[in-house]
Amino acid sequence: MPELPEVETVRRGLSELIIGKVVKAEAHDTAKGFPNTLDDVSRFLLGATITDVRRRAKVLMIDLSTEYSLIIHLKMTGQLVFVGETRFGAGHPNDSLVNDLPDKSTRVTLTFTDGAKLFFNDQRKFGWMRLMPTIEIPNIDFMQKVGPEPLSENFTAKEFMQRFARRGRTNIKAALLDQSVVAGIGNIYADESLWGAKIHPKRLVNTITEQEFELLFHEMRAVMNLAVEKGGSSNHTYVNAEGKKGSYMDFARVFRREGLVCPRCGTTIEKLRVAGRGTHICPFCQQV
DNA sequence: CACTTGACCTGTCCGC
DNA sequence: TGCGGACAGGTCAAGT
Repeated sequence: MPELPEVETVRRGLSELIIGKVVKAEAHDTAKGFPNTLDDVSRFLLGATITDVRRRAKVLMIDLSTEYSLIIHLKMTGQLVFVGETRFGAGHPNDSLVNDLPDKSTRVTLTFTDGAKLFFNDQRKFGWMRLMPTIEIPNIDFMQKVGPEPLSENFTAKEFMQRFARRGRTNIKAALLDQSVVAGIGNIYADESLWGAKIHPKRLVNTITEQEFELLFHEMRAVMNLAVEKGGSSNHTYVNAEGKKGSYMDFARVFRREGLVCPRCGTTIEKLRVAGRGTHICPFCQQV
């Protein structure tokens, strides 16, 4: 899915586009994608004004004037695309992305009183959207166990390292992907961060030194900040709230660059499998 | 508990 | 061109 930078990019876009709008209609396909009843929808969604758009880890929250929220996980291929009254013109690079909605991947459509629409699309159907009381969001399992926000100002290298103590006997990549250790890191930014810190993804957590953790902390934050600045990464299906792709992949140093050269030492980048995920390394910079 | 693996889905790409 | 298999940005529920 979208990882933290992609979800944050969507959040920022939606904040500009939908706060203050009033929900007029809702349509969805299956109970799996949107489990709420029609009664919930009519009481807490229809007629509600959007008051805020928030993010925690990779989860988005759209707060409503009814004190309910739409809570959304995009998983691997989810998109939240806003289409206002002014659509992109024919021939515009994004024309095909937004002028053809809804399409077969559309799971939920919200229509606002001014005619604008918000589409929740999800090709693989892993993602979900549901309506719940805003005050209950912190009580759901995921929120209870999710780790700290990696880009928060008071998050320190020391705390970062301490979070890994529990996962000492697994490899560092699996631990980085564990949302209960640190929130928001996914496959792209795990690989990019480990390359930055010159740590092999198969290294066991309990063999990593304090200095290495400190470097990894700074590299991870630098990578995530750059990715947010670039509007995230678009390998396949990710687009922001306006249907546009992110440009971080233009800056990626190892992810999906197998066969190309390491920008630091010129060694050919390799792809392997770690923690069940495709993993990219420089075999010279990142030794086991 | 911590750790690993497969399941959830659809689409695409690659090799035969 | 068709077909099978591997794989794709993420979590979960099961196993050990």
